[in-house]
Amino acid sequence: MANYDPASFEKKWQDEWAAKKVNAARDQSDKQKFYVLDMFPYPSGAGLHVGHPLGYIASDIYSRYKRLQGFNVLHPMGYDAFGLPAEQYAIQTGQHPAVTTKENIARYREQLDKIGFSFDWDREVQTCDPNYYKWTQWIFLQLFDSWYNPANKKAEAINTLIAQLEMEGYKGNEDEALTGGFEIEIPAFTAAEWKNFSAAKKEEFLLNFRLAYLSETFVNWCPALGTVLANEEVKDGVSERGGHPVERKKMKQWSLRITAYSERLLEGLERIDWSASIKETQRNWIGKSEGCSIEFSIDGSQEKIEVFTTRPDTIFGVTFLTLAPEHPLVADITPAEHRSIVSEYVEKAKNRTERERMSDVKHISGEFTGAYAIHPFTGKKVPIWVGDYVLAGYGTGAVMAVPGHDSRDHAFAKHFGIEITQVVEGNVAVDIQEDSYDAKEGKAINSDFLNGLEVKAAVKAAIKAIEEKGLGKGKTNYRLRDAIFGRQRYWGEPIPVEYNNGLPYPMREELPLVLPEIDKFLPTEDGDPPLARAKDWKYETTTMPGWAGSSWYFLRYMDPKNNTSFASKDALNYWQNVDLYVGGSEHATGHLLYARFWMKFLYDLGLVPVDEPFKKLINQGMIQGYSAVVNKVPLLEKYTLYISNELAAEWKKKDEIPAFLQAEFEKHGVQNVSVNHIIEERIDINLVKGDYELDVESFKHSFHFEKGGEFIQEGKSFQVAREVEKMSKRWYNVVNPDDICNKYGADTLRMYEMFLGPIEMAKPWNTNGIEGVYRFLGKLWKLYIGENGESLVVDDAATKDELKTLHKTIKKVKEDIENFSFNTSVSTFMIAVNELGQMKCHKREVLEPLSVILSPFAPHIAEELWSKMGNAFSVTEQTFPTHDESYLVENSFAYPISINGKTRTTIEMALDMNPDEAQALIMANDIVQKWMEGKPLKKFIFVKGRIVNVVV
RNA sequence: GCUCGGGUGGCGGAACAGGUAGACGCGCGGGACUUAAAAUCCCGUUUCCCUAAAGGAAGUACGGGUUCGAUUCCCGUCUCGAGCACCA
Repeated sequence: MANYDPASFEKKWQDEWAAKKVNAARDQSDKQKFYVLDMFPYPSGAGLHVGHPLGYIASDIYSRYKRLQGFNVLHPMGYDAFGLPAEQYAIQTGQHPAVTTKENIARYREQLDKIGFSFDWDREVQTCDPNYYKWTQWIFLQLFDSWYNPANKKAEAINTLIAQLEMEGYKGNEDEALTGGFEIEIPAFTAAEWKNFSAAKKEEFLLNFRLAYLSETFVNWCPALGTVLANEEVKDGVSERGGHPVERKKMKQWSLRITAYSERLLEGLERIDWSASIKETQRNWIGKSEGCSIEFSIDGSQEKIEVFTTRPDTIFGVTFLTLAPEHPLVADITPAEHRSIVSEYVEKAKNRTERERMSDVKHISGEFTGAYAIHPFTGKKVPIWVGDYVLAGYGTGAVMAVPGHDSRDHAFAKHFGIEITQVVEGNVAVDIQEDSYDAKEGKAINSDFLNGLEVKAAVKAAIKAIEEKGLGKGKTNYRLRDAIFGRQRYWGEPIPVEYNNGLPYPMREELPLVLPEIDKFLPTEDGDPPLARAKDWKYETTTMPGWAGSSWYFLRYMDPKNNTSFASKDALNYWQNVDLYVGGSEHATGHLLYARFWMKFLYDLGLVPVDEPFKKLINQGMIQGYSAVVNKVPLLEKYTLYISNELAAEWKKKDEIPAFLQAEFEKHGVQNVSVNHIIEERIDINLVKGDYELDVESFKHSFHFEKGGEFIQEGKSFQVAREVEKMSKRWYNVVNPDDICNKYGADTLRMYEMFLGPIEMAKPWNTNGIEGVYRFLGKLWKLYIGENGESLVVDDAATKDELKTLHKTIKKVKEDIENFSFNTSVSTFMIAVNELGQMKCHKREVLEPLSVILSPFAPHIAEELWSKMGNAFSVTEQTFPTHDESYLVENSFAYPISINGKTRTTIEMALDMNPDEAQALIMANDIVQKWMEGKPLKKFIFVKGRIVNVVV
């Protein structure tokens, strides 16, 4: 066992750490706390691939570093265990999702253990565990029992709303003290009337305010998956998972009133250290726009049309109004002679699926209603149109069209020949008839009292005038919609609610409401969700969505076994929130938004001490697969021809069969083939040698190979193409971390994943450099251990150079960890080992601290060497050394000397030399003299410790 | 279309704060050890010119600018990626 052999000790130390609980966080501690969290995984049947641990390794390094710095570190792991895949599998096989989930978790655990993570497994949580989801249900009931009080800008018990209603009644939509400006279609009533309402009627009213509420809403219904989907689970009109079509359907649904928190979710972003891009994504998703509402009266009608606009300054540019086809007033205002054509259009537009409407943006359609509105300032008649470019669900479903300054209105006006007027003038002259001028810069023109005002001032002046005339008022709109909180599925948290006359009430029994056993994991014959199959089930039959359990799990880790509350006050006050959260950016508008929402809600109720769950967020980039692709031409009733990539690529590029290939085709009697006959087949990446060479023999024995197939290649080897794409079983490009651990050991895997590049960058998995990391660990080993396994470490005093190497390494590694620049710290270790190897350094004074600073990255080898030096367990419990600047001070520096900005030579000079002395020395130099070519010195630039520039 | 990031050798990527561009690793070339191979070690490796060596020129997507000096700052163009997208 002389050479580095990770297999001989990695398991030993993993067991030792687990047995001695070196990773356990302390509940009580005088130490400062530090909470490092990974986004917990959904345990899929495929197991972990090398992409998953990327973030875990980074957070593990940070956790171990913080422990060495003397912090009490909480670094837990668990499983987001409810979810669709286990259930789909259950439907196909009859296997209970709890069983597959358990198996998958066991597999994940085994894989995670192999990599040597310092998780505190005593705190593991699984969202499908009744002891856990009891509290998910409990939080849901708190949401049900609360409303958002706009006056106090926070959630409160619903009783405070009831108290207000008993005192003052409800003033209808205008009652912003209660509604906060949200539209609720319930007429006003007095306090006395409220008191006389039946219990059911009161309950029905309160549902409009509860933060968890039941309502009839349009949902994204996915027939193929048999469930509704959240907005962020729908991309381009199809489901994100599986790509099934999604329809708009009206259903009774549980929702959470996240919209009440729009403003606070936006504001909170200012106080957290997340990447700019995630913050931007959340801001877009919340979609705040400030503007105002304006009422237009209709010529010859009592009805009024309310529009929302962010550009009230362009009010004088309004030349028509457009209503969404779904707008309730369309039918009322359309005069008889236009009715048939308008209603025909409306029907057609309504029946277009969401998908068509979204993907077919270029096609302009609309219809004139025949009705006119009155311009509130000019009194002119403006035509009212219907158009499907206006969305029913945003604002009021009606727009005041300003074709001069809104490109969509412009396109519509141009298409139908409606008048276009310019009311804002920018710096550049534009032909407003050709293109709209959308920029929010310039001065108002043709706009009566607004003339001459800059856009910003004009907006303010317009809102003021509109409010004074009683036409409308300043208003803020958000794009964010309430979150639908129910799935027509089995494998999720039951919603602890029972019904009385169709109205929901919290269940009376004690939580948890345990998921019942059912005979089949399918909807009933009546189309009810699977839970309706359960015996004597009197509760809600939908279950909670996947994100329920993940919206608060980070709190449970603080006190995972508590039976009397979701976490104790002491634990919550000590741990507060997550200091460092590491995970993928794909959760930007889902989990990361919902978790913030729940945290703010719990904060409002005084249940947690802070209102943001994750102080700092690092997004690890995806590790992509490096798929191997063979080109083949299947010949009907004949064999398949495999074509080496250099030929196929040329063929595809020129759309012309390369001469060599043509000759081969003739040999095989192949005629009439075109580029379109080439099929690109993904094959197992293990069948490729190096980057591009197909291992033909192995390939012939694999299931990919079609019998009788022949290979055509021009060069020595048969080439495949490579494609960078998602790592996935279906592309045969998955690399399993176990295989890497078995071959090179966990430490090599850990360091190699970090060495690949900056943590947040996406990159394809490529093992090309892994040998280098393995060799580095081998060289490190040799500093400590001799050929016969004996320790080489000696107690002699280290030399100045050795100490310099050590201390600059400590300094750089510390800086790099704190900047999450793990790739450069791996380089730094390599440089240190190279230098110490050159110096043949075996000094304890150097090697002991080196093993400590390496231990966050490569804990197994660090522990092994630590122990081989005769030290007591454990390296993980040491203190991260501080570097001593005095070892790093230089007293001279090889100054690069530039002449006119080009480096010509270097001259070694003392660092304390002053510019005048330096100048004298430099000007005397032969090379400098040569380059000056006798020209006079114009300027002499001397930057201490950096550079000298001689200008002639 | 809008917003935000990127573009550096054959490859992954370094370069703190405007100061020696290409650290570290891979790959490749050469050498040592070995009967041989593996492993290990040493030397070289941006491109071009010249070359025994020395030396020189160009060079961080492209074109301009600021500066004694620009991968870094500013303006314009191209391009790749991500997010948003009839959101009024």
